[in-house]
Amino acid sequence: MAARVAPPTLGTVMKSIRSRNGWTLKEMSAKSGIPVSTLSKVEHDRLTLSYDKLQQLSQRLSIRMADLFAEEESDSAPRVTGRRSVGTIEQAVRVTTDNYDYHYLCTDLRQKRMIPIITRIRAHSAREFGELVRHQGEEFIYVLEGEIEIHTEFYDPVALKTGQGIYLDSSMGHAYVVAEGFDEALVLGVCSSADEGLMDSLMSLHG
Amino acid sequence: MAARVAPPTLGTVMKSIRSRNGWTLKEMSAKSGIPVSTLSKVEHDRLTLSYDKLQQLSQRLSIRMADLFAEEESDSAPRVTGRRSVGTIEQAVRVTTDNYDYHYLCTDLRQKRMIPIITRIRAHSAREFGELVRHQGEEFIYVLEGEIEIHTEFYDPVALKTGQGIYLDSSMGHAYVVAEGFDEALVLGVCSSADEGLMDSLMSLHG
DNA sequence: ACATAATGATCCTGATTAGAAAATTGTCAA
DNA sequence: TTGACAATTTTCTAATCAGGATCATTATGT
Repeated sequence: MAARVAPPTLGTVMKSIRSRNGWTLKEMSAKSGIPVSTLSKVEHDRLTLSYDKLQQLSQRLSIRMADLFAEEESDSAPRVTGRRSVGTIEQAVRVTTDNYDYHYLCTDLRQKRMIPIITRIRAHSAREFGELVRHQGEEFIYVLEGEIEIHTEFYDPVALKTGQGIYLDSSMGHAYVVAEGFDEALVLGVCSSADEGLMDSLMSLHG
Repeated sequence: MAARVAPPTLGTVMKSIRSRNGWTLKEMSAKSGIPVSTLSKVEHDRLTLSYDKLQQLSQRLSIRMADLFAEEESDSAPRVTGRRSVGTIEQAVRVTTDNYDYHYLCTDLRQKRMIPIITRIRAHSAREFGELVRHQGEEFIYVLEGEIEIHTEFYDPVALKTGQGIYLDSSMGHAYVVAEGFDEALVLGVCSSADEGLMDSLMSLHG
């Protein structure tokens, strides 16, 4: 009956952590202080780890304990299994603010963990932009057209050309403005929505 | 005097859990399926437990993993507030499979809620692609170059031109292939990483 | 051909697990 | 107080496994 997904082993989890970070066994070994041979054996489920090694791993790699045990979230997971939604800018939900033109994609799909938004940027300077924006979660921005400058609370401004992206904690104040020499810029953004009600907060925040 | 926060051992934690519930070793043994003698030794720090036993304990006693490792709770929120990572395809971590060339962006940033990946698609048909891919979480795909066809488990194939996107539950079998008339296609994908164990499944599935 | 990465095969020391036996503790009646 | 007596806990013993080192092998990329 229930779709019992393969019970994730420690090896599976470890391997995914490693490849997600693009580490080789050697690198992971150096970071964690656990020999390559042991890591290899763990990833192949020929070995598991005991308390002290798990703790060591958690600390040295900055991994939460709960992440090493892929315990199923149980609740907090709606677990619908077959949703799909095509999104085009033409049929997007459009929201206009002083600095941005938002085009929310796939709005017919509710309860998404991520919110894809195509945004046209108009502001040309931090001054023109005004107050930095901040909200819950994280966001990834990818430049589709033009060139932009990212202003944040804790870093110097950084420029992004077409084809480049940036990932940041949305709780850090941030502002995207068009770079010099460009009239406008178009970016694709994806916001994590883990904490709910953000579609609304986003809209009201910038609204 | 220094802030000596007693380094709680597994034994300490276990003992406190047991006495808090007023269990005897025998009762705890019955509930957990771990012999009395072992529990005794653990409580006296003459022994620790390994992965499987810890998991067993966590499940049978309904204890959260984080509670067994007395790691400072800080309310499940590591909440770093000012992370930022610029990602370009040149400095991306590259992973090649039969059907895709993955370019993982921003891999220097760990513990992300989302994983941005630029992917070059090579397969030209579902047949050529092989088994549909499925993994935990959700994903959003945006076509940067070329045109693609999305094959899924529960829907008819759908075509996506440059500039269009699709959002889907990754647990539903899916495959992206290059549309007729195109040699290759480039897409930007973002995977929710809430549950993890996905990069690996992606890689091993195609690997 | 060369370097890097991943895996496998040994081998070895020490730690873990579990079952049975010993020691401890507590309770109650004479 | 003392002697059963049972419940609880600790120690003992043996088999298994974790954890590390080293060498050989196979890909993969330069």
